[in-house]
Amino acid sequence: MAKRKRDTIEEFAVIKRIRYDENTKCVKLSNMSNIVQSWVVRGEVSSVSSIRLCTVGKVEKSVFNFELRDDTGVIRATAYGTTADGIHDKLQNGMIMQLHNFKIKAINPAFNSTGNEYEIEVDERTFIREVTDCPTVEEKKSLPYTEFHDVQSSTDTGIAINVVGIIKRVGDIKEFQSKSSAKSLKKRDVILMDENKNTCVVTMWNDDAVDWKYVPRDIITITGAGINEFCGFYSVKLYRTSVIIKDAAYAKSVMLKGLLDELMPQL
DNA sequence: CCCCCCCC
Repeated sequence: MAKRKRDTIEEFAVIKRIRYDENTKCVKLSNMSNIVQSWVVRGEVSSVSSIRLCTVGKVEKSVFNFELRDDTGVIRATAYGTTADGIHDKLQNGMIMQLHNFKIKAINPAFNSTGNEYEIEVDERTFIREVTDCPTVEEKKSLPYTEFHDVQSSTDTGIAINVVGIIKRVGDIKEFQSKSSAKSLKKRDVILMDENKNTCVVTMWNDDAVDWKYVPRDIITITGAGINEFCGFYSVKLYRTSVIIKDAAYAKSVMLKGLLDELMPQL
């Protein structure tokens, strides 16, 4: 089949070069939040958030985030409204998706932990389709991970991070009253271990705590997590937008899986 | 266009 120009697949790293590229179809370099691309990207779905409601003006609409990875990196995408409702249940980790006609905008590091400078906005004009006959991702650039010893010495708790580790221990649910809102809160602490046997506490709240389904020796990657500080002790916490991925396709998760018996012998 | 807060 003859390859049309518009079917050229752009690597995610290319998106970074938009602001320097005189020949792209980008029209507004000064307003990165509203560039309509005629480009096409393709990537493997690596993280899908749950769907949630947001209020824009007086209208309530669905929104969720997902991430795609290709050989060159990772990009986060956000889908809204009926588009979000239409595609959310179809997206599964491992699927290769191709996107046409998306917008890009500069990321906010408080919400975006992919390491990319830009992210994708999916709107009603965006085409998304699964591609089945294509090469698998050869990871040259992964997610940026925050090492557990760096969690302990964090200086900026307002940045979204990614962590990966082996579950060492799963705590029980603890329930108490919120002082500020008189709400009943539930939390669950889980201890993760890395390849150096450093550990880190990860705190799950409410539904994430109640619906917890992972067990010791599972390898989980958490995208878009936060850092919590209490009396000089730092831990990882989950946000509503954070995603837990068991046995992620990323190299570090695969590496930990290979070291599992050595790091945490089966009883 | 949306999320980041909940406790010791």
